[in-house]
This record gives sequence, C-alpha cells and structure tokens, in this order.
Amino acid sequence: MSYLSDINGHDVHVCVMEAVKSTLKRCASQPVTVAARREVQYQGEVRKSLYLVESGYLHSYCLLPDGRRQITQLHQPGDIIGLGDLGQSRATCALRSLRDCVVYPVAESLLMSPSILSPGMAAFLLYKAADTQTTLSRTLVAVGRMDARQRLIWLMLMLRDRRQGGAGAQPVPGDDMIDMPFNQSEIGDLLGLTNVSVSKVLCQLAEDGFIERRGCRIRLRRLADMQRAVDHVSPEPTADRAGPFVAPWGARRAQTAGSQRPAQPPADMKPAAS
Amino acid sequence: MSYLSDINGHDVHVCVMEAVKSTLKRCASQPVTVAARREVQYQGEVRKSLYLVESGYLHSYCLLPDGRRQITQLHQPGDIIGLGDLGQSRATCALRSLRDCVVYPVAESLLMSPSILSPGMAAFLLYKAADTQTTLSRTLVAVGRMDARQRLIWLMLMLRDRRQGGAGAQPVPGDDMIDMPFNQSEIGDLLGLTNVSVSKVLCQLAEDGFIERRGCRIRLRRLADMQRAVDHVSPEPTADRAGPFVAPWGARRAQTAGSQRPAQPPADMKPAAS
DNA sequence: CGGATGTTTGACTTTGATCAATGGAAGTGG
DNA sequence: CCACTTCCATTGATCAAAGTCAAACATCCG
Repeated sequence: MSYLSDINGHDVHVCVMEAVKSTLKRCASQPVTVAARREVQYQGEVRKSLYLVESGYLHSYCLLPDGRRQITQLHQPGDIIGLGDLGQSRATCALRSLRDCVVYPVAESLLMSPSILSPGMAAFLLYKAADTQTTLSRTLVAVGRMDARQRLIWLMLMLRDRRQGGAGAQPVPGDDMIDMPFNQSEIGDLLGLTNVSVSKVLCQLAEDGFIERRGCRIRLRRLADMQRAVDHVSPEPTADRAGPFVAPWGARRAQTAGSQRPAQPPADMKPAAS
Repeated sequence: MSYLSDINGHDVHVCVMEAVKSTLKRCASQPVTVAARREVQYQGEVRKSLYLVESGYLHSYCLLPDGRRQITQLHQPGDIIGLGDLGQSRATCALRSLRDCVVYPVAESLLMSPSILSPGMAAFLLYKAADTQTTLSRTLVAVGRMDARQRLIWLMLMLRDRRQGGAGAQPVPGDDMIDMPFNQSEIGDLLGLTNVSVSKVLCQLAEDGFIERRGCRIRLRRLADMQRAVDHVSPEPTADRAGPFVAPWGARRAQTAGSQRPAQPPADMKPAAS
C-alpha cells in the first residue's frame, strides 16, 4: 500500500521511522535547546526553517490586533513544525515553547531538494501533514460546535490519544493520567474560551468525578462517559505513532460507531462525459 | 529552492502544474460527475480514494451525535480532497457536493507508490497540504476568537482570496464580486454560528454599506474597512494558485503589517549538548 | 397552484464573557 | 526564615452576544 503502512512488525516499523528521522537530523544544522516559555518565531517574521522536535512541548498560535490569541497546534516530540508554512516566506503563526525543548532546525530548501525528498521521505512527510490536518479539523469541530464542558473533555481525550510513552514505553491499558502542558489561559486560547470559564468547568468536572487533578497531571476517572459526551473516536495511528500504540485502539474503534452514518448508497456518481 | 517555487515565469509554472495534474489524471480511474448537493462520502465510511477536483465546489464536514455539523473545508477546482485522511482506513469527515462537480478519483496506494511519488509530485502534494493546513488554521482563529460579524467578514475575504478566474482569466484589480457557494445554514455550520445569526449579520452588513447582495453573489464595497476589521493578510500564492495571481497581492502584503510583531530578538536558542 | 427550500424578523433564554476581589504557590532577596 | 512579588487559579455578580423558538415571507420549480 504505502511505504509506511504496509509494515506491520513493530521492530521494522520503528526502524524505518528512525531511519527517516536520522536522515532529517543529518539535514539539520546543530540541534538547539529552547528554554520554557520562549518565543521561537514571531507571526509575520521571515521564516528560517522547519523544526523537528526532539524533546519538550511547543505550540503555534495566532494573535489578533486586539491581543486575543488562538492556539492552533500543540507540538510534541517527533512532530515536524512548519509543514503548514511550506511555500510561505513569512510565518503565518507564532511559535512558542511550553517546556524546555530540543529541536532540530531543517531548512525548507534542503527538505524539498530531490536528493532528500525520496518517496519514503515524501510519504513520511505527507503522513505527518495528514496527522496535523486531522487534529486541526477536530479542534475546529470542538471549538465551532461544542459547549465549554464538551470542549474541555475533548481536549483531555485528545491529549490522551497523543500521549507518548517515551522511547518504547508500553502504555498501560488502564493508565488514565494525562499531562497538561498548558495553564488555564492557554487552554482557553486553544478552545476559544476564557481562563475564567476554563477554571469553572474544570472545577465542575472534578466535582462530578470525571477527573482528579494533580497539578499539571490529570487522572481521567470516567473515560467511557467522557468519550460518549463528545462522541470521541481515537484516530488510527499513522507514521511513527503506529509503533507501540496499535493494540489498545484497534478493538475499540470497531465498536464506537457514534455519529458515523449507516451509509446509504453513497451518492450517485456517473462516469463523466469528459 | 524547490521544485515549484523556483519557477517564476507564469508559462513555465502553469506548465509544471499541468504536468503534475495530468500525471494525477493518468493515475485516476474515469472522471465522475456528481450532481449538486449529494453525499460523496460518509463519515466513518471506508475510504475509497482521494479526489482531484476538476470543476464545481464540494465541502468536508463532521457531524456530532446530536446533529450539529461543522464544515471544515471548502474544495475548489484544483484541490485534492483527502490528503488529511492519508493513512486512515476510514474517512474522518463526510464529503458533499455543493454544485455539480467533476472529480478524478485517485487511489491512495497508487499516489503513494514510488513510481508516482517523484520529488516533483511530492513537492506539489506537500504544498497542497500546506495550503489546506493554513486555511484550517485561519478558520480556527476566526471561529475561536472572532465575534459573529468579524467571522462573516473573514469568510468573505477568504472566498475573495481563494476565488479562481477559471483557466487563465486575469482578475480585474477592482473586482469585488465573490461567489457564495453556501446557503446561510451552511455558512453557520462553517463559522460556528446559527443560520439566524448569519441572516441578521448579513442584513446588518448590507445596511452598513459593507456589502451588496445579489443572490449568491456578493459585492464587497468597503474592502479596506473589512480587511482592517479582521486584520486580514492574504496568504502568498503557492502551488498552482501562484500563476495568474502574483501581481496584485505582492505589493499589498508588504504594507499590511497589522498584528505582525516588531520582532524582538527571537528566543534565546543555544546549541544543545546532545 | 402547491410544495419545498431558504431568508427574515421578533420575543425570549442561555451560555459564556467581563469585571473584580480573593487566595494560594513558587521564587527572590534581605 | 520571613516579607514581597509574580503568576495562576478560584469565586461571585453582572452583562451581552448569540442561541432558540416560532411565525411570516420570498423564491423557485414542477
């Protein structure tokens, strides 16, 4: 089928991923460390390069002239930052570190050069871009059509899905802890709410027994209820996330039908005259 | 720099685009016509293929269990539908035609095969994916952080930017007509509003002299005011939109600074120990 | 003409924003 | 170790933007 998805064994898969990443790292200039809470790139600034995230969290956001802010993406280790700005000379978003980070800058000109952009690399990048696009779409659905409580639940479920156990860590099936890299103002800026609303909803969710709060870590206590509340279906793992995360998701996805339509005969499509 | 962006002459550029597209069309099975307002793909349905849009409009949307809907993307001629679902076996969004359409189905397995995924094709697809991602981000900013009036203005400006003159049509600089392929309920589902709010805001905008309504066509009468109201900056044309649209945008973009930061020394980044 | 689809308008309700005060935790400097 | 600041979270009172409901109106089309 494709370069990545036809490989099922974990060892082989991880191996391919590592090969792609090491190619990227060879393209990169020296890795750089960024302290927590630093602006890495300003909106409208001339773009310097893409970044492969080695460790830490960052986020992309846009500022409106009146100071309102919308966080558009959370970047985790393994993510490639800047695929959405390909072909733009200036950054459409600002980029900021949430925690101490190590990133590898990769020049766009190098990445897009024929010697680097092999079919395998191209497939990897396209899957990465697809991941990002799916997450953006889901965020848009949450922000556009859910109320405040649902948005918070949605966010926690998304963070659970995107959680990474570090190198080769097997996720415990009953592990319901998530790491919340945002403060409440940032959560608001991600979900289209204010910090005040976020605080109120989080307190209420804790009171209702949905979550248990431990500083920046949160335990999800009623996972099934939460998934039902937002019709949540975990996305299939693609690209490097495919590795260790296959088992627990596969089964569940088959059951959770939710809003997925019974599929009437889909659209009358006739061969075109063309 | 890259396969596409280092080509400046329009003729050459268009030529490259056409070459890529004809490759895609050769990958495709027979083109199919879809009547207006038909479901092409249901949410959760097993994906059949990607689609290259030849003519007409379509949109992708997600349904929530209670029937609320969020439109996530508008697809125009030249767009490739389904890049965001690469690697997923089931569609994360539903797809529906807005007008009569002709589309070329392209199988994912074929598209991702090494013989087709040349560096040039890969670059084309990555630029397309980047375009989509940028539009999604901008939509998220509008839905998350703008009030109803600003969202409507934002939508009209976006439609103006994405407007296509058809094959080789030079856009008239003072041409302020846009084509609105949505009805008011659909506009609401795109912007996170209700049809009632959309109606009220549109009437008010017309009364204030911002727009002049002619059925599904709208004339923008106070473009500068509208751009100021939402801090609008047109994205740079990439991929095939680069062709005829270069001239009018280039100049304006240099001026509209808006929210773009004066850029303090961006982030202390130190070489990492790694 | 009748029916389907889409738009407009008004009355009323509700969610989340705003404003403002309080409290707690972490870090800093004396 | 203790003031002091800063950043964040919480809580309550009030307000406004947009949602909901319902009815009327417009357009299109067979």
